[in-house]
Amino acid sequence: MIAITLPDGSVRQYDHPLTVMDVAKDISEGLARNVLSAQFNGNTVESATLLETDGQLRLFTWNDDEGKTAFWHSSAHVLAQSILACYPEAKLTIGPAIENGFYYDVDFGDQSFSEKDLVTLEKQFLTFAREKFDFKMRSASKAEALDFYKKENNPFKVELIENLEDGTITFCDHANFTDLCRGGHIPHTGFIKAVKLLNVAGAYWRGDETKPQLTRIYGISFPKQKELTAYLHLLEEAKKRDHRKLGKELDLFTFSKKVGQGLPLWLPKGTALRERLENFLKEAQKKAGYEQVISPHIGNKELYMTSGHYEKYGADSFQPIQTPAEGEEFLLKPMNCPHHCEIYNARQWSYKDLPKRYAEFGTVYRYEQSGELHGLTRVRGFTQDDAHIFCMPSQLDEEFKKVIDLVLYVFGSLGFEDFTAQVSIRDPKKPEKYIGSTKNWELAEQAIINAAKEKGLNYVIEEGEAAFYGPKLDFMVKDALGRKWQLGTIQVDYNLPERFELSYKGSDNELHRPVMIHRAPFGSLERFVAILLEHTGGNFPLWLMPEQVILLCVSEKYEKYAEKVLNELKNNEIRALIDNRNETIGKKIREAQLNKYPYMLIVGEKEATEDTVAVRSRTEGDTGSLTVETFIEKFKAEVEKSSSKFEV
RNA sequence: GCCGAUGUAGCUCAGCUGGCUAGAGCAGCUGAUUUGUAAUCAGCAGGUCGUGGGUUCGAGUCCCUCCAUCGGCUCCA
Repeated sequence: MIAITLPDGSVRQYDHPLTVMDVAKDISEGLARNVLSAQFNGNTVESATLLETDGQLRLFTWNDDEGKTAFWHSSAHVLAQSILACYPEAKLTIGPAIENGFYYDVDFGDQSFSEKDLVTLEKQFLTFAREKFDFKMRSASKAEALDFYKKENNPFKVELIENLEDGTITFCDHANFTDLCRGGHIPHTGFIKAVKLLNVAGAYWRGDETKPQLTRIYGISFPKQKELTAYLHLLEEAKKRDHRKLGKELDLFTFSKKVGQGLPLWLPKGTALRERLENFLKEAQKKAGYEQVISPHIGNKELYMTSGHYEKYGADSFQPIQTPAEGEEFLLKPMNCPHHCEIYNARQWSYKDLPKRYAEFGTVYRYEQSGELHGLTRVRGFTQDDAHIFCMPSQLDEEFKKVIDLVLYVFGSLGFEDFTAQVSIRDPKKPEKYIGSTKNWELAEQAIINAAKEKGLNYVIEEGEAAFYGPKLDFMVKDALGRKWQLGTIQVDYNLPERFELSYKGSDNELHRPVMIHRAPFGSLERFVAILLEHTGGNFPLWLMPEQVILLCVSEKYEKYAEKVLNELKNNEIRALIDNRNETIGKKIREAQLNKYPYMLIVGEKEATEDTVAVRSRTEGDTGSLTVETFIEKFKAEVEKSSSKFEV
């Protein structure tokens, strides 16, 4: 007798060994049709695996991440099969399932492979998939495996196998295709009803720049055509929301070849938006006890030698600039912290003065490889909403909570509701990797975890992810399309206070070392605006809109009245403008709509005589007429609602 | 930096296998129209076809250089 325990705790008894699929069928035919992969006693198994002992069985369908992984992993096999069918000379390397789909890295040798060739591959893929080939695992000895790939003249697979232990090596066969594989497949290829090979890219063997570059083919597959269509639609939506496209359409920012790549130029509307964000944060920070400081855009090389940044990043940075006469060397500021340390050092401090919280919208310059630049999210010059808190170790707990409050307030005011946090702590096995005393680390890690817990954050703890100088807390937000972005970060630092010999006089009349917290709720203004653009599709919260209201004159005759209304709006701190061009009202509405003005106020004969405005909201269309006064009241109430107030 | 792709008017794009003064829509300018909830009409102007070189009787179109942009570059059998 064997007993199979299911995740709900129920146990099924069988008097003979049977396959995973048999158990699924025994549970229900429907489940058997949908089961993609399984785990038995925590190990990944195939649907054809024979169960011979008691154990825990988990069955996965498309609704489970494990099911999707098996689906895409299996798809990678079919892709590899298709590649070999079309390009017999190609050498396969690895092809894993990824978060959205799968890829396969291939060495095409002297042959070139471009996006145009994907169509052929895709057709071949579907032909194979429809054959419903079973995936069959088998073991092989190391010698056999090496022999197989040496005959195939595939040095990549040989390298992989050489790193594997004899006895653990398995292959997966389907049709006449064989691949080195550790397992985890769907029952047969027929489950794959739809596939899209998305793009081709270069990727280094094992991600190492010094190793040969391979061709990576990305794809995604689904059990239903409809799901593929929906996914492609999502990609289209993402394209429409691309911040680079919106930034251009909404006149927010631009780039110039002459200024240099990766150096954004902020246009007036973008600048207004950015300033609004800065002021918003400045105000909240002021309430939270921060003090604004300003530091220059360059700093003496000595400064970065002291901070250690020169040693670590010097070679990969913009190279020093020199003074003409003295030959002194200055670096473009790559981060603000060293400057802030020197600001702290400008005088002596008592424990009674701490914490000191220095904030600066500090523009920094970092050399990024040309191929890594991307719109506003990866640039060479950007402004951090930086601040450094210098405090006593005993104050960490309190300070951390305060920073979290601030970050949550920022997210809330900007419409990011879905986010998680990651606490990065030491790798307990490698204490030598970190600087600072064990006692302080424990204190800091505990402070972060406590704060996260107390603030009700949805967080995960990652061991070994901490920086060498301190533990940290990162926030990940999910945008309107379900994409994840890393935003705000809070880091504890024991290193810089040491290097800059920061101190304060304690109640014991001794000098002590303060702890430093780096934090940036936005990360950088550039990146944040990019994410906000993609999240909102350019429809920013009302309070943030560079222009909130546009007055549309039915004809030029009503310009005077429009100006009167404009004045009243401005007196009430509503950002508005007039469109009094000699165009039809239909056209003006269309353009205002495309430019995403939240409110259009149409003024003509009727409004001018009655002292009203015809209100058209971008989202709701024509909402009827209101007196100017009522509109202003309603508008203000809405702005109020869209920006929660920060409570200390 | 590397692999691949792209680069035509301010914007979005057409221009097949090289062949007359390089096209369109939108935007711009001028004029007519004075307009009621997503594009009024007409005319005009606008491009050394990313850059530099080459092949050719002839290049936006083919080849090379450089520049910029886009998709990627440790989610490891």
